[in-house]
Amino acid sequence: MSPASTATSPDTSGAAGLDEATGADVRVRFCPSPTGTPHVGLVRTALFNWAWARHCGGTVVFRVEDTDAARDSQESMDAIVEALAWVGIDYDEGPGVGGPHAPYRQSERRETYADVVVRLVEGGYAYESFSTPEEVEERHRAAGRDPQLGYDGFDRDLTPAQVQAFRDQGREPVLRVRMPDEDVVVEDLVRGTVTFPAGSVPDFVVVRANGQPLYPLVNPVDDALMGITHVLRGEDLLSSTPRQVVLHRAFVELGLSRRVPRFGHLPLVLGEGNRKLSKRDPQSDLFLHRERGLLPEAMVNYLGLLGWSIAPDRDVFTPAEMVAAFDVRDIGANPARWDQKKAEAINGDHLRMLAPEDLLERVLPYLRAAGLLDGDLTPAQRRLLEGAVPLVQTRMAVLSEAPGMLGFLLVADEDLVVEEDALAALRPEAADVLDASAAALVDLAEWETAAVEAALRAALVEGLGLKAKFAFGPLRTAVTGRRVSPPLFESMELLGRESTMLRLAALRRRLEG
RNA sequence: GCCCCCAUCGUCUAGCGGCCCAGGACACCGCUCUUUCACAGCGGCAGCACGGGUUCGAAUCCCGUUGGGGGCACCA
Repeated sequence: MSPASTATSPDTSGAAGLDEATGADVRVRFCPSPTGTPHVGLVRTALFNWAWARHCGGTVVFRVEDTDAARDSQESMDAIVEALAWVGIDYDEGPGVGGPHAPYRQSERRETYADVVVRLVEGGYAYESFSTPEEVEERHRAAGRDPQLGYDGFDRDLTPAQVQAFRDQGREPVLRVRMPDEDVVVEDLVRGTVTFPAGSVPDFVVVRANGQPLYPLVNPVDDALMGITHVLRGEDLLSSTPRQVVLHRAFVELGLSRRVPRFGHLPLVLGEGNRKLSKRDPQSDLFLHRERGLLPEAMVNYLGLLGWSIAPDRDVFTPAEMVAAFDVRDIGANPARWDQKKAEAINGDHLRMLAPEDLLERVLPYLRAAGLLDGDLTPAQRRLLEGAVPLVQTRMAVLSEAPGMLGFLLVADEDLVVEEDALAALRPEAADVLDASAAALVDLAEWETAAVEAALRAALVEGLGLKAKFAFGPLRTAVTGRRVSPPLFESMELLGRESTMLRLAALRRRLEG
């Protein structure tokens, strides 16, 4: 029996027993490869790992899988670091922070992999394989098997003479790991027992002919060497688990690690249609959501809802609450679809939970991006926003709505844009309303909300006999340029008498012309 | 083709054999509040994929069917 197939005890499948890590012994990792912009799926995986470790008081390891020089980039790496910081996922070991298992970039760990490879070969867990894909396929055909079957194990037990013969032909072998001849059973934390039948997973390549170690090797090697106890990752990796488990068993037998980590495969996040949320899908782009104005804590909340729930009758929670309640065993197994509406509703709830001063700060970048602010706030601007932000707090779902809601307070009177639909909604009596309002307001003794409202009600509702609904519409349009705005009288108070009068007059002129 | 996973309202989910002729949230539709829009409150619509078992009893367990998804590289 081959060494790789001696480890048949169910316990080495990653199942528990006395050896299961708990509490502060828990070590998780997230290990993105730095290609492209941060994906919400990546962030959710990181989040679940982080929540579990933090819940247990364990350790979070950040490792970079940058073994593919052609696709990896520093910009992407920076973006991932920024993304994690933005959502508040911190880590205890990793690039930039160091740790007992440094380095944490796979590109700097080549010697480690080379050492492990030698031991795998010496231990009989891996062997040199000379077959080309064409030869494998040809053999399947010749034997009347499905040519798509995958590697057939042809080189498993080559004699030294056969090996020499291949070398004499100038062929360079890849290294393959020998899969056991029994079923591989995995006790998945979210899916329960998963059985991969013997023979269904071909011996797989771990080192290229040119000597480069491949992901199927380096990923479990690092997990083993870094003492990872729990591997939470996407379901798309479930079918690669038997290979990793077999490797982990070998590492244990070789004395490289103490145990096989436990695996938990998170349900996929789906996009529109039914497909896995792909990098092409704009909803997969974390930073697009940030631009749209999702709060990081709302992002954490919503992502947490995708496959997990905090309580039967509750779905709004803070990151700290998530950490306190999180348990891997509560993760659901069915795929979840990204629902923008729900994400924004959750965001609205978080927006409302913010202290007004906090919301004000969060809104500033969006006002700047819209060109409404330039550099630091002037005292006047700050006063305006302190008055206005509380008024719009219940009116926003995402921060990018702020410029539209608050813009009228920040632009010069002559720059106010009156939107088409607001203009179109004006009724014939609008001119009279503006005249009567101006008359009522010019000499108003005290310019504050209640007084403004009282004066206008007297002039319009009682004076002109209009319903409030129709009386105040034209004023809103004149003052804010929109049909929808913060409360009118408060807005007027904030704007001040002078601007208000100018804007009423401007719209009046426009109606004549 | 082969292997694996999944299956409760449109969507995310609660449910781990009796508390369920199935609960919450988003969305949608009404109503209340109201100067617009929101917020808030109240009410409504809407689901256990199908077929067999097991059991006194099944959304919950088992098998099958169907449907959906993922994976099958000298990419990660």
